[in-house]
Amino acid sequence: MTCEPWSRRRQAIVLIDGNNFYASCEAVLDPAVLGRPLVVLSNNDGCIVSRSAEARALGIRMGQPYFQVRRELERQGVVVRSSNYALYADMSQRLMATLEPWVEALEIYSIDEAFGQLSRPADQRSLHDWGRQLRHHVLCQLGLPVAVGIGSSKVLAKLANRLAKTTASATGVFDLGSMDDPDPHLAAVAIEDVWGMGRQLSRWCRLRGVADAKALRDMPSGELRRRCGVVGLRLQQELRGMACLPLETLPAAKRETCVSRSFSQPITSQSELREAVATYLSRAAEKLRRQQQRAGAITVFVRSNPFNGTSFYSNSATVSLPLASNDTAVLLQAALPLVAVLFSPHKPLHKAGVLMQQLQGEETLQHNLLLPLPLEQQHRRTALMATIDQLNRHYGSGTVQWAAAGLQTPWRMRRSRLSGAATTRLDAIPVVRA
DNA sequence: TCTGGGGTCCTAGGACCC
DNA sequence: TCTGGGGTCCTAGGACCC
Repeated sequence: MTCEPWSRRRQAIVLIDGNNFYASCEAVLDPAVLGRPLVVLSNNDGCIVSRSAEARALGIRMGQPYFQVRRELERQGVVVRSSNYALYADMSQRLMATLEPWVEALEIYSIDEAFGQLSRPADQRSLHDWGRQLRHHVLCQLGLPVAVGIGSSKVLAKLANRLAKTTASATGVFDLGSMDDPDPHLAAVAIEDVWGMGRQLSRWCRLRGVADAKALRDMPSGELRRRCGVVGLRLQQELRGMACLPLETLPAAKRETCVSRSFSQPITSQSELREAVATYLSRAAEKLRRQQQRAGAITVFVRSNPFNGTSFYSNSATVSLPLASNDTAVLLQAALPLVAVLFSPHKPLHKAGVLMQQLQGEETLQHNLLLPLPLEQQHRRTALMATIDQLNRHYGSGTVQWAAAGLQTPWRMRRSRLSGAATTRLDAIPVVRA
């Protein structure tokens, strides 16, 4: 394991993330909801996945099924929105572009989070003021509130970010790296809230009396290694101020790509399942082309409803392609026969998905002499796919689709409370009247 | 009636080889 | 009854993340 000793580093790692990101994006689009409790629902309007500060204050829980609290939300006047991923992805791009000039290197970690690297001033002065200016800038540019955590490793930056949100005096910025004695702050973070400690590992720690970040940092390494492997060991080193997790400024090529959805109502016929799988597969093929990758194998999986008490059914099947491809027609031909294998007439299905596996870069094709089509035809197929992708990007997803994906699709996702596309479609731009 | 979706990394164990 | 040792590759499953 290669870790850099903290003492030799002047580098600071910063973690910037959007507060209640989806809920905040909705408020940017519709300022009338600012200050009101608002929640955003998952796909199919299933669960609550984001809450405004006001909704949180009402005690609404993350991940709560919507149908259980719907009445209560109505009673309390909570604004409810379906997920609008086009909006969040666009706001995310704007956020990352805004952050870029503020750091020496930026790693986009998730839709609402980025790690940054910057040099600490020679006198080890706090970066608190820098953080406050950054917050102010983002708020002015995008209307999004962010929190800024600073430390000497990613794990410490994450921890500081949490402290930035939970410490009343922090006002959204926390610099662990410039403190004389950070221990009381580490001790204030529960073990469950340490990045990398999930339910299982936290429970194991608790049983050993390790209840907070400081205790985890100071527990015997050997014991941690035996239970948590190198992952646990790295985590501990990071807590000790040794940067083990490098900043990944270039996104790594994906190893697999998945498209899956729950159905808005159970699927009971093979033809419907076929249409659903074809739909997801077309989306996955689009993703592959955008990522400039081809799949060498496809797995299709199905499952019944795990919640309704009937016997749970889950199954999957995999097919290998003789030659890796991202041509929708080729992938459909290979994968659709799996539907007959997975479908069972007496098992209503709740969810299905496709996994694109054994991904490889597009450039490898040129070196392959076993092309299924003459080179010229191959080029025409590529051009066709590119045209379809362009049409769907420009006129909206699903403008051009394969017949196998079907037109009558009662199982399709429910999104009853969707906000508009003000940042990505010209015809949806809000109009300001004087 | 109604309970999300999309990833990564690591490890253990089996198959296979010399 | 005794039944090697070491390596690679692959896969399934667990655990975690947002």
